[in-house]
Amino acid sequence: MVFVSNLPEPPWSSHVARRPARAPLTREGITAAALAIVDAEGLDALSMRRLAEQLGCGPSALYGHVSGKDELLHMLIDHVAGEVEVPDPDPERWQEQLKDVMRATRNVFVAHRDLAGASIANIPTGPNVVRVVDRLLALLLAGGLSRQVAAYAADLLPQFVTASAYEWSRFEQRMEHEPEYFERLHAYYEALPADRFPVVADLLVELMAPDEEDDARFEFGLDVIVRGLAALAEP
Amino acid sequence: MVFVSNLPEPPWSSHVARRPARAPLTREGITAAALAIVDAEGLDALSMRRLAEQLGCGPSALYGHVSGKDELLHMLIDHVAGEVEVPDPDPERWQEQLKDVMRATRNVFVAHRDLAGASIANIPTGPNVVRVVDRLLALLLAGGLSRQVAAYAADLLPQFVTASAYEWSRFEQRMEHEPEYFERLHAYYEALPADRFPVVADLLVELMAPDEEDDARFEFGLDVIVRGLAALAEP
DNA sequence: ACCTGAACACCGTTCAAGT
DNA sequence: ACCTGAACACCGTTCAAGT
Repeated sequence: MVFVSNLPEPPWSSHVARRPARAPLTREGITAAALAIVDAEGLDALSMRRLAEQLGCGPSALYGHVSGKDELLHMLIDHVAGEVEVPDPDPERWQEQLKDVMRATRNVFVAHRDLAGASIANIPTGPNVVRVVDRLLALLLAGGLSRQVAAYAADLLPQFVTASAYEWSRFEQRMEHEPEYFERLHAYYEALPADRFPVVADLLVELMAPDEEDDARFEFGLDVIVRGLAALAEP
Repeated sequence: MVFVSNLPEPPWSSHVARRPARAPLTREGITAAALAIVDAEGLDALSMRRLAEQLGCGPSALYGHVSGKDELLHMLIDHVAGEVEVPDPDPERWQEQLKDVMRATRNVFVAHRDLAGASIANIPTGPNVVRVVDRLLALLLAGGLSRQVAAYAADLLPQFVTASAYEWSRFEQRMEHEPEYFERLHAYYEALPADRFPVVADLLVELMAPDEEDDARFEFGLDVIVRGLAALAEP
């Protein structure tokens, strides 16, 4: 099959009727290519023009399948939301289940670099995202939370994962292309005048505690929020 | 004084030595002009070129005073952090004090449109921001939190305010230039198939509960986080 | 129906040159 | 020392025209 392209043009082939050998654009193909760019280079590298280049078409061709960059980002978020699994609620251990869902969501986000940035301050509307919210609400109700508390928590929890995943990935990205960033930051805080910022100076070690692979700050926030929700669940 | 500019050129004045009548650029002036743009039109409207236009200079002139757009945004964040007041800690009522600081920070952010977006995923370094962190840490220690818990909380709390303020301002901005946005969102959620998303369908009213001026979702998250922290404060 | 080409109105940043 | 002019390498989006 590969050799065919090296043959001379058959005399009956019309030059006029030739179309590009590339497969026609689809929303799925566009989503996959966009995600590949984000995975390889991060959210900032994703532009309509770069995406078109990757797909071998002109930038304007994309607008036949996607209304604009906003919609493209929504499609990416919904696509990766499909990777998040939410278990059937078990009222006995809803807190651990809740934490596991949050961890799973965080891991899906950080697996796609700083994609979480596209999810900040965007109200979820895609089917996969709504599916996750639905299962999350079921879990919260199983935990004994009131209807309104569960509804508010379904905003707070995704806000927390999204912000945490975004911060983590941004820090990772910074360290990638400037490995001495953490050291510079540490040196800056160490050089702060202790008379003007006494508590910062006193807690320097604790403030600079490095996040390990499991993200201690994320686990802390998760613990605080779940404890707070549990306090509201008690009758 | 004003009439002087209407006089003919004095014969001894050199055309060569004339400089533009505009005041020379300063970091303070640049910060003020940038903030004015954000206040008037939002963070997306702030560009180095637009800012230069506002100041009556070429874009490249800015780079003599500011290393780039990143630093400019840091300067804006630190500038508004100066508007946040943090009281001296009173161990008896540290939880209410903490909430008040968070509310004050939120209000400062939303007073400057979606400026909070510039604070997301950026580690604080400016003097005013560090000052707020210092006072915040003092408050948390006064509440009986351990050193490491206080340090983690000093990350979690600003993350929460920033994300909340950003979401609020973005929603407000969307409603501003598309007043039917909330209705469209409501209609979308109402049209979701109840068999696929049973809990979302069941909690539709609670999920769509509108945020009033005081931002009920923010108050909820604040309550959850402070309860969680208080649970960790107990010995 | 789907795509191309070209254009419009923007970006952040650099750098030689001017005063 | 401070700023201008011009350029470089990009953006998102539109729209007439082509096949």
